[in-house]
Amino acid sequence: MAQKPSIPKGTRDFLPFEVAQRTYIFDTIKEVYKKFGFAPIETPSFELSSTLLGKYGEEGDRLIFRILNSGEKMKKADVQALEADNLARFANSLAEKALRYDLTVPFARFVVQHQNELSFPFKRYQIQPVWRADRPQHGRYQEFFQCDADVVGSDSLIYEVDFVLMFDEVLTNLGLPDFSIKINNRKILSGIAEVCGETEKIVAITVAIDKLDKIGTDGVVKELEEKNISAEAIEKIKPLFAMQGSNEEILQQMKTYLASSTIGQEGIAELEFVLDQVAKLALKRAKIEFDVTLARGLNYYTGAIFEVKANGVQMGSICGGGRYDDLTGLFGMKGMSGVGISFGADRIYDVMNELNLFPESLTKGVKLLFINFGEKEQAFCMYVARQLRNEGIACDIYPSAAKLQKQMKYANDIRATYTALVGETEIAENKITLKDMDSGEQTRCTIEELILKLKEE
RNA sequence: GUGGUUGUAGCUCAGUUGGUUAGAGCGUCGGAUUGUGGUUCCGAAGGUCGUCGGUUCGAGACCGAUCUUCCACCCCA
Repeated sequence: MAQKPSIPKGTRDFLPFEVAQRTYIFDTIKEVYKKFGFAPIETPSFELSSTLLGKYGEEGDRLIFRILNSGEKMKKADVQALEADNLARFANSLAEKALRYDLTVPFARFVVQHQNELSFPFKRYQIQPVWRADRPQHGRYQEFFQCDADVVGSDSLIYEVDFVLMFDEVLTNLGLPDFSIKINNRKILSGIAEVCGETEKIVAITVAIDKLDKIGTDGVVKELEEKNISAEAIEKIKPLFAMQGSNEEILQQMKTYLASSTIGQEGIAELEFVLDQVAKLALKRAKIEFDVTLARGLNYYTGAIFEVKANGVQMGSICGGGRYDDLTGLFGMKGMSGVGISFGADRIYDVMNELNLFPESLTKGVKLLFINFGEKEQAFCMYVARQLRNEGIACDIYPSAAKLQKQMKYANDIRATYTALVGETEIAENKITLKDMDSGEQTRCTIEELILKLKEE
């Protein structure tokens, strides 16, 4: 064999059984999305660089895959920028297109571009791959699927409630035994910054306190100090680390804590509404947790922030989401509030694999494999197969009269439920011998009986 | 982008302080067994030791670069 072929880092091939398992996840998500009134759209896998750059912060730009200009466009390279050591500008002149980094920003572009063709509130779902030039790690790939659902054109909180119900329903349907939906509100985080007197440093503060469960109180304090947060402010932040109890109890404590902040109070009111409604409507299996330290999410979240974690497995968040009041504003369309969620299908896949949650039936092969005994028999089998397929029954014929052992082994490998043995005797009787590949039982039956039996299952 | 780690047959891995022809299990293929698979037995094929360069009489082993794997940061699904 020559040089072994390979694929780029952070990418994967999927075998048929894996595709079946992934399809099962996608279908489960789609079913719930449709049920809640979302319609599918698709956008191109690459966008103009200008659409994506600057939308995810500095870190985000670094992780966007760029597509090198080709042909005559190469001449557009801004050599002056290179000489002036302006690498960012030089890079932009080399690559006018880039692979999409998520589905939300392209969706905002889509809404602005098609605003006259849409009715608002517009509810769409979108299941497509995205690409990030990140270092691969456990549950982290360079190419992965996001399954988004968003609503734009309404600031109603009933959508926040719906999204919580959707997280719950999808993951319950997939059979995840234990998972938590964490919820917070950007306005509460703004309130905290305000109460501390460090309004401008909200990002630094939230990024630091988000790491609480990872690096502990001391770690967070250290990071806050490094980010030049005043000692008084840190003293004000500290009580947040100790906050414990039920969602209601934390809510009450936060009400007091944020008493002096209008925006903070607003956040509390929004969150209280969502928690209250969710409690009334009842979740199937999810736990919902108000987590003051939850600050994940892109720079554009302005209201609710969601994150879902599978408990009992070592895996980052499997879903995320939140409200963004001005995403379409970036493309020149003001006053269009949006809220949405995303399922990380690849991580959910890894979790389900680890917990063995995939139904056995997903990896079943054809219903029936005809064993090939020779030319005449093959012709007869093709005739029977034609009738089975007309009835929607998946079947296949072994392509040559190979040794029986080999054919049976093939039937095992492709996980055929049955094999059909058709030799001279069977043809003479216009019947087939049907063998159950699990039990080994054999029965002789007519074609009509065969169709009836296989359709039943 | 920073720091560490990994790479030997299709897969999982041995391979001594640098020394002749690089091994095992599983899988694959053939046979025992030309109308019966998952078991068993016998046999065979399969490797420029990730790649390129260096040190050495001699490199799978040592050094450098690069790619890849996994992990911790950054960030995130």
